[in-house]
Amino acid sequence: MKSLSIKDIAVKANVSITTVSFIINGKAKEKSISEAVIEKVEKIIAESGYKPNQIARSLRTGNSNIIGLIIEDISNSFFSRIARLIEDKAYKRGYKIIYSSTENSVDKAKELINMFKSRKVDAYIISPIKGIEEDIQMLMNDGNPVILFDRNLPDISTSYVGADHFNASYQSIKNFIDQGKKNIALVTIDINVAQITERLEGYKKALEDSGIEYNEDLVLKIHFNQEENETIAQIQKLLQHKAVDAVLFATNYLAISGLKALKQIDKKIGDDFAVIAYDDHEAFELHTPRISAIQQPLEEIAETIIKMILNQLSSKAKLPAEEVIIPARLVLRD
Amino acid sequence: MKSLSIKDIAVKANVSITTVSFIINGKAKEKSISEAVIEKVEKIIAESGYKPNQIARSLRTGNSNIIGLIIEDISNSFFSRIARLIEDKAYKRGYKIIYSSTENSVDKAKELINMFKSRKVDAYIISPIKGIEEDIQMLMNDGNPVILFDRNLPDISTSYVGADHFNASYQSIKNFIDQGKKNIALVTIDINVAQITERLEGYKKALEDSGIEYNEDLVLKIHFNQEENETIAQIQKLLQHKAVDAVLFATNYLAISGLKALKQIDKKIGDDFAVIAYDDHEAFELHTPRISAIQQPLEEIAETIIKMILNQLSSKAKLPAEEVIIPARLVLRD
DNA sequence: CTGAAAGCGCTTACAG
DNA sequence: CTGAAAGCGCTTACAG
Repeated sequence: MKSLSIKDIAVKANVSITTVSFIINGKAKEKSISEAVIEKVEKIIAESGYKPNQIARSLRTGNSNIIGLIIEDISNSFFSRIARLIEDKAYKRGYKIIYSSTENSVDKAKELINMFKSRKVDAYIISPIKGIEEDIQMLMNDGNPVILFDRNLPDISTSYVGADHFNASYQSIKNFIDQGKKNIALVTIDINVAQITERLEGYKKALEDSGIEYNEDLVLKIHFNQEENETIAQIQKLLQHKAVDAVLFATNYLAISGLKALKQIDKKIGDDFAVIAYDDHEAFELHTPRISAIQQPLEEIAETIIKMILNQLSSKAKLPAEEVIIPARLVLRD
Repeated sequence: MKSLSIKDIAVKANVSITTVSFIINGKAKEKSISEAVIEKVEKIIAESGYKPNQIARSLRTGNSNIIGLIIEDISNSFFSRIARLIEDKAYKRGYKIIYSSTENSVDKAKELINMFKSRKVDAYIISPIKGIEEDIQMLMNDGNPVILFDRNLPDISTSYVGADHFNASYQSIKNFIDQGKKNIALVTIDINVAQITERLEGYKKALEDSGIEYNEDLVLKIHFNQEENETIAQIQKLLQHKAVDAVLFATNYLAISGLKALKQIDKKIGDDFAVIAYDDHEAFELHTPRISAIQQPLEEIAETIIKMILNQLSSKAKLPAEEVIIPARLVLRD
């Protein structure tokens, strides 16, 4: 079944499509269409249930009112929660979101960028990976608003919104030290991206500032894509071997593996052994004992991203890149 | 900066845009374009990085290669995991996903359907709510493929994919009974949708088949939108008052509230008190003791949805509605 | 106060 | 073997 076009409405109302278009786009007053005509046309539109074809509109105007969201994995709760907030805020401003997951693949990420490009999305929100700098630069050269989040790419100058990973990590370690911990371990992953390396830097700096020597044996770098069982085994080895009295897990899934590891070797969290997880998780509140965690301010991150996008969208001139670093919050439990 | 159009390529190659179009769309052979021309054009396309404008293509052909996904809330892990799987499978077949969350609002759901309609999405995947039957019926009348999942709408005849909630619930209660439980409670929500009421029906039937009388006092219907604290308090009241020796939680977030409730009143899960949660959650594996759960086969659900969509998309004729009910799995822990 | 016409970037039936 | 032209459904500069 064919849907109605602006022409059908024009014929029914006995006016030109120009007039209908003006009315649909709220330019009736400005174009001084008579009240009578406006009413007649609006009535017909309402009765017929006519909806303008956005595809045609996009082709003509050059914008789609769609924002492309490129993330690592929508099923990761950090991203799905951000996606939800972004969707919500964008929706209120008349924008829709089209998303895709990169699965940490450079090829897929490049493909997605091309795909979004050919779909003429109005703006890009990207949680990037190394290796797509050139593609992003091209996007910006073409005048597209681009906001990176979660992870930054140091080699290009892009607008960026993210949490202050360095400080959050620093504060967590400081907290351990203030509790009198001496052998503080870090369990992290072996990928070389800023949001992860900053957590290591914060760890190192906090130790240094307290006069504790950095001990490489206390830092476990888990291989990014390995089986969870392997991860659990490595964590157990770390915790059994040493007089470790505190651990910072650099991601929430590492913390979850870590908690499983502890359970298996029956090592208890308590006065003589403390744990903090980077990025909160529902399981932490429920765990016995409850697990302390660093919370990224998702709401604020999403709001900042959307604000920057809208700013760039509404200014004809190209805005300079802007970096917003938002403090993360250490939530101590039990 | 303007991006290249098919015309630019045609001019550069010194051929007509018709020829370029045929080559782009793999119809060169069929239209018997000479090898020399094909090579020349392909070279120019590759060098220039030209990507066809999908908007123009959509306007012309009437399809967008976009599938609209309408769900309750992308940040709910059940939906985000399904979304991930659907995205993946759709992507491999050349389709993109555009999603939006309804937040259980009828108005928003209707708005989303209209929005997707005006964007000319090729197909709809919807986790519906009551009150949008008419809108969905119209979609189908217009010849759009529509697949409902998770929840069905009994009043219209639509293709549907979902887990066998009745049986999963039935098996869980049977399992309690086989363990010798006598006072089995059900904590559910008060919304009147099939996927929830079926869980209650399964509960009732299992009791009946075992000759246990149904006791209304053991069924707690939580108000859908209330504060979690209120929920926790109600669960505590249920569990303190009665000789309850087993509980089935009808959703995973109810189970999480329930576990918090138990923790506060220090009621232990063990030989004399058993718990099962509907829909698994990472926290359950980690909990002490580990919590048994019903797992919906997400992979299978996603795969079935995509298969049905592609079937409908590739058949010119309207296919009859098809319902696929997939067994859920009870995972017993500890 | 209103309309005829060009054009956005494609695809495709038709013609040669 | 290849191209001119119509048309998808809009918006908007221009004209009256």
